[in-house]
Amino acid sequence: MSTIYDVARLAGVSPKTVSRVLNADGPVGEKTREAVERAMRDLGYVRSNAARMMRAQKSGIIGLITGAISTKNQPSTQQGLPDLHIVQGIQRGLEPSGMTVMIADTGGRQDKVPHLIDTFLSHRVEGLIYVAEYHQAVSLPPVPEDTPLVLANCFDDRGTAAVLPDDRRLQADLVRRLIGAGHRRIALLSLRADMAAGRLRPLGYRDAFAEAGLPIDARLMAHVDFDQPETGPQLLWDTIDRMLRIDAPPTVLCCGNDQMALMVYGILRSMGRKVPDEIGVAGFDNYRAIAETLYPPLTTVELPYNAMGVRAGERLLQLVSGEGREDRSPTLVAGPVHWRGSVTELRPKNVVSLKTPREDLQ
Amino acid sequence: MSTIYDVARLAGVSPKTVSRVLNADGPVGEKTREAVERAMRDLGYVRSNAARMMRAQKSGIIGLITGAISTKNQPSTQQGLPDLHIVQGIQRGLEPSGMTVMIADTGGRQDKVPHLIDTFLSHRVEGLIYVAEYHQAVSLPPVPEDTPLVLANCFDDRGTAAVLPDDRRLQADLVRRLIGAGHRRIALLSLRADMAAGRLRPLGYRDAFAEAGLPIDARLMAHVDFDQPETGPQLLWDTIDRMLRIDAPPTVLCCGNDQMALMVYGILRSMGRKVPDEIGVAGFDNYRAIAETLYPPLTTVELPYNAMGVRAGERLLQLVSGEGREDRSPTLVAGPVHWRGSVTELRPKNVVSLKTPREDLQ
DNA sequence: CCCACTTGTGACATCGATGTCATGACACCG
DNA sequence: CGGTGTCATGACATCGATGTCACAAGTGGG
Repeated sequence: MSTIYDVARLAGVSPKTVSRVLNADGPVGEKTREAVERAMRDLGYVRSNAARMMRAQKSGIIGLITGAISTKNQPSTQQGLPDLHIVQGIQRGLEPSGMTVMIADTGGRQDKVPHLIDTFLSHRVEGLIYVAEYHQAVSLPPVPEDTPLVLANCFDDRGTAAVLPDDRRLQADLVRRLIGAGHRRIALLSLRADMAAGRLRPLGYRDAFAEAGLPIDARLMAHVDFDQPETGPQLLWDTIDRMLRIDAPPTVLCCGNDQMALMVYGILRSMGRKVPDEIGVAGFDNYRAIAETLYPPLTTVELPYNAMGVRAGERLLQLVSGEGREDRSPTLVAGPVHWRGSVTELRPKNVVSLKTPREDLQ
Repeated sequence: MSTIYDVARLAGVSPKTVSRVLNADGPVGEKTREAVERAMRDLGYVRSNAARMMRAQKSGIIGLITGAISTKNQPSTQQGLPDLHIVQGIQRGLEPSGMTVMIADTGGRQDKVPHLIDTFLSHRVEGLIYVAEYHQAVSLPPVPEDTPLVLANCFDDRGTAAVLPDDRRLQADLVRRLIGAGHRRIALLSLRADMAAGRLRPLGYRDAFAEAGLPIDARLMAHVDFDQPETGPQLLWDTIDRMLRIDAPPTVLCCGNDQMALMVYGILRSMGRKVPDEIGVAGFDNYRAIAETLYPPLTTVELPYNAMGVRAGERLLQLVSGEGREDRSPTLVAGPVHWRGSVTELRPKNVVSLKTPREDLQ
């Protein structure tokens, strides 16, 4: 591959002049510029980033570590592709800065992370982002102080900058909307309690009920480890079956995510219950491949992975520029409720109660 | 960030000696080595890749261009995540070489590809891989001869090395298995004919029928543009409805992909037809989030994206090392049939006919 | 005891782009 | 016409790691 020296020789000028043409530095004569440009074209010259970085002491590279790409094969609690959307968002958030994003994949093995960080450091990245596949606590090896780090979809106990989904508020928004539609007996089929989402969302559920002044029935709340290949479906069936036998059975099942909702559709069908006429189903994530394809389409709340990515990118840029280094609070992000055919409106949509929830008390 | 010069000064040796410790080049005295290693630890030294590359004239980087990360938002014909699995496979295929994989995303805009290629070239990548989101023809801007390029899930008319799914054979394998299970009236709901998969798979279907010596009924073959948000579901309904009214209606519906199968499940349910007892359904892709979660689980054929990635990585390594540069034929990859509950065995599984298809003729 | 050899180490040049400083050719002002 | 700028260009040093060569000290064989 050719260098500025080759270009310079062909154009009959000095390397420095070529550099000036490349960077629009100092002044260059019209004819000289043309000669240089022609030489560059003829040689197919492409500037070497290595040499450039070395001089400039700036790489213009942001390192992104994720398991997004590898982990999609094992059945996992979130078989969606949240981290992928986060990565996409990060790219969008970083785009205006002109930084190149280098993505490294853990290959699903957490123990590769230190090595990946080292690789990135050896490329002198100007910042690092770590993306987790679901909302969780993590513990990364230490990173040099002068290389800013942002955690996306995860947090640690060292106060590292983090961008997180506002699970609590999202669940509250969804339940509030269900209450607004006239539902009172709302079942919550949560994810495992050892997951952040499994703990935070029930809180949001309670928030919405408290706000509406409605009582909570603990029999309608359960954690279901639904994606265990053997026991999962059975467990889900039993849980739903139990809830439906209660004297005042639920009119809606709120699922821990859209994939659970897909499974619930199958179970309800086997039970002979019609969705949404006999019972409503709501999801979580707005995993469109499922939510929009199901019949009836799934009411769900959007976990705004994309927006989270954008925020993470922006926050990193801030840190790189030296701002906000002392801000240790996580950035919380929420998304809209998507109201589709899987839940009936027990009362007309535009009732006043939507705006003043207290009205629902009667 | 510190350099070998800093390390050398702290350890009281020359930079060259530090380099020797780093690379296990020439001999280094025991005590000297220890002093250097301690100095490196104390300074948190990380070797600069830029400087190293410059000297070595080798980057150890493979550039990967894909839309995998950005395009997952728009509803697309393949809402699965094929390209992602390909990327994952590529990483696995390249792992043994120790190359660093740099992933760049087109952001869904094809016009960004030339710029991405330039960025990669400026990083002096040793090879490039382009991954398309579905089997298709592409036309990339020219790449310098000394930088090998491999196309994954796509091909061009310049004879660039390519790795492709063997759609024809996969469809044939699936249909052969269905015939083996005793099915004779097999409907094929193909993808759009302007897609490679939409053209190749019907050929495979015909192959299997021809092999078994069975006649083809053109009324059972259709292309369905099922994922148009408005017209798609209706079109699919009408097509199925028409086929079911034929004098000898199909006993299995072969869908263009697993997502279409998901939609077909909903349609058959609405029509009051039970799967698999009254009619079977088969998919394509083995998109596990759907195939394994559906009830009954979906019989489908695996489009081995992961394996394609591995092959693409391996083929690139070959080209990088200078071998096989004249081989212009595409590498075809196929995967297994996954037999699940969505299709009944009309006859016992182990009949001789499976091994000698001709026996089926009666 | 000397020479050939190994071991351990450092001086210096090099990779390609670019920042700093110097130089020559004009132009313009008083 | 001399002095002060501006324009266009080049020589040279620099970034950090490493290849080449040199060199001193020790080692062993004849």
